[in-house]
Amino acid sequence: MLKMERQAYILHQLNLHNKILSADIMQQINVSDDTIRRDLQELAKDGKIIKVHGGALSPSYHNGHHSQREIYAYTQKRIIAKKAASLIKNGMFVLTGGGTTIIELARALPPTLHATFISGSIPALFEYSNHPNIEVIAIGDKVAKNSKITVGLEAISKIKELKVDLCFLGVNAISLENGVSDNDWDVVKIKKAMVESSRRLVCLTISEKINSQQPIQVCDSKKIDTLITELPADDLLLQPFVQAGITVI
Amino acid sequence: MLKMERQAYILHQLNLHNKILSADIMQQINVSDDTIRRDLQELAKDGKIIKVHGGALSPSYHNGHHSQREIYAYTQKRIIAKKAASLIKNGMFVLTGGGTTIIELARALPPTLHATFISGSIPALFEYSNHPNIEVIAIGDKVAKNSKITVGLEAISKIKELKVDLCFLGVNAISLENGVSDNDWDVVKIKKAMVESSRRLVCLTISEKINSQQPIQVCDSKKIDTLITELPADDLLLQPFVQAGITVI
DNA sequence: TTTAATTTTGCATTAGCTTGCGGAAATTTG
DNA sequence: CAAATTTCCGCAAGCTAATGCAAAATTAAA
Repeated sequence: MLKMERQAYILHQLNLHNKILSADIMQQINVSDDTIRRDLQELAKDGKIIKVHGGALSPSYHNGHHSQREIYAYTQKRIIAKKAASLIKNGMFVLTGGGTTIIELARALPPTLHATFISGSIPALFEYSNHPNIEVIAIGDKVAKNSKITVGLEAISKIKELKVDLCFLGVNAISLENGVSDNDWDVVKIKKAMVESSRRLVCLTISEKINSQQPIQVCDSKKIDTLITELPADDLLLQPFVQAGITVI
Repeated sequence: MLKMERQAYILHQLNLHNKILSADIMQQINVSDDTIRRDLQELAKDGKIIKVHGGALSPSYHNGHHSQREIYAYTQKRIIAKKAASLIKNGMFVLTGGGTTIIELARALPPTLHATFISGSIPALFEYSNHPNIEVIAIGDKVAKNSKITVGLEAISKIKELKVDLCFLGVNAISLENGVSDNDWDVVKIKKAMVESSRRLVCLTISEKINSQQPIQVCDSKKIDTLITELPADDLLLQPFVQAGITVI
């Protein structure tokens, strides 16, 4: 990875998260702490970042501009995103839905990852297309106003043509008995198609939504291969899922 | 392999991957590192690439990633966007391409506007989907890395199914003799389809690009219905277009 | 076609950049 | 205060860049 790329990545991450830890970056792009520190030093000299002990802050963060980091349960979703990102290997085909957790996943993808991402979520596509090395395929159709994902027969038929390695689904409600459920008819139809078109289904959710239910079912819990929450895998809340044979991370 | 061929290859690789390593290219086309370095130097002198230690980056890489407010000729593009927005009436179906000018158009849309926007540009779709009242339809396909629009047969065939009221095209080069032209094969194919699928073609460009030409033609100037630049319609530079029967705003 | 002029290429050498490491100093945290 | 991190400093290794020069290739002219 070139120096400039690395610095671009650092700035990008800083724009997204308003703060970064040297240790995080160091791990994500696999270079020594000194290198990162030198990068931060250079960027700080140009006033592009504010260097602090252990990492850096976005200048806009300090300058009053409180950018909208108003995502609900932001910290938890970042943890989930990091866990999810670790499942993706080079060369994989990955199908993803939308939602804030998926966006965090998109932002947490290591810049060295070479994979193909397929999605109908406009914000997710936007994030993916900012990544230097991933191939992006957009599922076209009418964009649903609230969820900002494409919905409709076109989209469904496109998804059905696929058979991808991994499918990441940010879920609104999940329980062992009722599986994954949601409250938007069009979105559920899309999600159903996604579940069918993937070899491995990974559900992402904050623990708060565990054991909840919504009116329309997306899929049975038998379909779930992996469940990711912000909790450690041995948390009591998750044991029923472990016992049901779901890989819990 | 000729020098020009080699440089074309380098540019092509850069368009595909947004970055290249001198060492890679050197191996791929079997010439010495010096030769590659000299090529990079020349290309960098013309501003076609950004040379860095160890290789080169695409100029779009630097412009597109961060520093979103550093759009080239930002003020002029805002003027263009406002003029363009005034053409759109409630209930219209509008097809748009990508590029910074189109993004500004998306941001300049009055919040009360009720219309349907169709696009394959990920950033444009992102902006459209943030608008409270417009319907958004996404053209799906593989997303081109540099331009961030969907390209491919899928996208083209979807566009060909349409017949919209208005088509906004941000153009890279335009002249009366050569019409609209561009330098990316895939993008040109998409733009051609867009031109064919619209009743009225509106070209947006900063005046700097008037009377310039790129290798691949999108359409003849006869196809252009309206031309929007940041200049007033009576500017001398624009008179040839007025005389050719094009509505100039 | 042959010859001369010009450009381009490859090599050797020297110079410069970037990175990671060890150890000492500084900072944070409990 | 003490332990754990983080930072700073200098240095060596490994690449990458620049320069001058001769060989090779291309172009222009005879």
